[in-house]
Amino acid sequence: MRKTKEQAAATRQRIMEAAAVLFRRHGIDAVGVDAVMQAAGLTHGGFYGHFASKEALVAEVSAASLARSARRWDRISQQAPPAEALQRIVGSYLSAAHVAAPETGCVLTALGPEVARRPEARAALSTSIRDMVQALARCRPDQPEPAALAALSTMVGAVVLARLADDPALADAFLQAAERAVVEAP
Amino acid sequence: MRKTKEQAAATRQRIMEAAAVLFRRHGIDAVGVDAVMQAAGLTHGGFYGHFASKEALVAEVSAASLARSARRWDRISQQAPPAEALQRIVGSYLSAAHVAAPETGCVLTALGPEVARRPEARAALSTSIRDMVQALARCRPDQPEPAALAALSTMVGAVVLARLADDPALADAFLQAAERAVVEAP
DNA sequence: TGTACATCAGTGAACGCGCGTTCACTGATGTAC
DNA sequence: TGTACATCAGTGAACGCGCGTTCACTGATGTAC
Repeated sequence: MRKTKEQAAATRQRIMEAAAVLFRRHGIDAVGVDAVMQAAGLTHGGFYGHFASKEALVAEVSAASLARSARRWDRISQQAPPAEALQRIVGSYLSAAHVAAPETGCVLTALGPEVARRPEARAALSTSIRDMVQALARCRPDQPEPAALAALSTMVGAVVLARLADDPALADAFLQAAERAVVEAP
Repeated sequence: MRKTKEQAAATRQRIMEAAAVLFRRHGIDAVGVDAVMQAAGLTHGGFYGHFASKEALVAEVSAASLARSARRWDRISQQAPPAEALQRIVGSYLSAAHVAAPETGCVLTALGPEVARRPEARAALSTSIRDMVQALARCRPDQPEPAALAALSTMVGAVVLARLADDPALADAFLQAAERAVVEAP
């Protein structure tokens, strides 16, 4: 049964990817270690060879998923001119596709309140949150900080509300109003 | 053991109030029927005399809690002049006190993504969401609808982010930036 | 008005089940000779 | 280079425990006579 070091690292990565999808789709408490390992093609017993606890997995997976979003925003905000960068970031965040696919979307909207209750995971998110604010701030050369903080708030709230709205028209109205507010902010 | 009809109704109310606090504090999946009943001073067996299932409790409690917020906003928006009403609603929503006390705060920020995954509860929230948007719209006589949708998005997102931020200064920055964005919106 | 009885809110034991975690084991791999 | 052995990634049974739900029961109350 023994695998190469590389294979073991790949297995660990597979566990994290499975967990990232399942947690965002069903919620953290609704997904057991067993379900994660099965989704990764393994049996549950091997889990503790890779992670100290489910809580450690939650923290690492949340942090890794959000860091990925942060990196993407970073890249866009540094390559495109400010106005275009803002439009690209906001446009994909406030899209029907993002609302429909929490399992591959932003951790803040899929698991925000749940992660906020878990000290270990909460602590692991802070750097990426700051990075995302910074990326948005780069898109607004005038008064960057406050505008970026408000923009991220609007974006997160709009996606949460769009997922709560049972009427697609209302969901879309939240997205559109939020996009206008963020892009046309003072 | 038999109680009056009024007493039974009061018991039901007590169960709902206990659940409202526990769900918002710990999350829905983290709180069992047993814990709710114990907090209401009862044994778990009696639960199904009051509710068809835990899911029904979740839906009813979420709806009742949010309806309460909606009613408060409604009252304020109809009694105070627009600008003052907006300031009052937004000021208390985007406060450190609200961030620190999810168990008595807005359901959207404490349980938003969790409720969005539960069809029964999700459906029960929609009227109150519309009512809250309407209350905010009354505070902005110029282009009411889009401004209200964006305002609610910003408010919900800011509280979620303030609860996620491990640094109190960052949490406060989210609240302040959001308040300025909502109150001074075009 | 006083008594016998039906009602039903709440009790507590029990149901099958899945949780997070532990552990003795397995066998393919890397390493030492 | 070929062989013996130690390593350790992954297996699967087991641990105590709490979950949501059911149900026979209790006894104070409301009701019929």
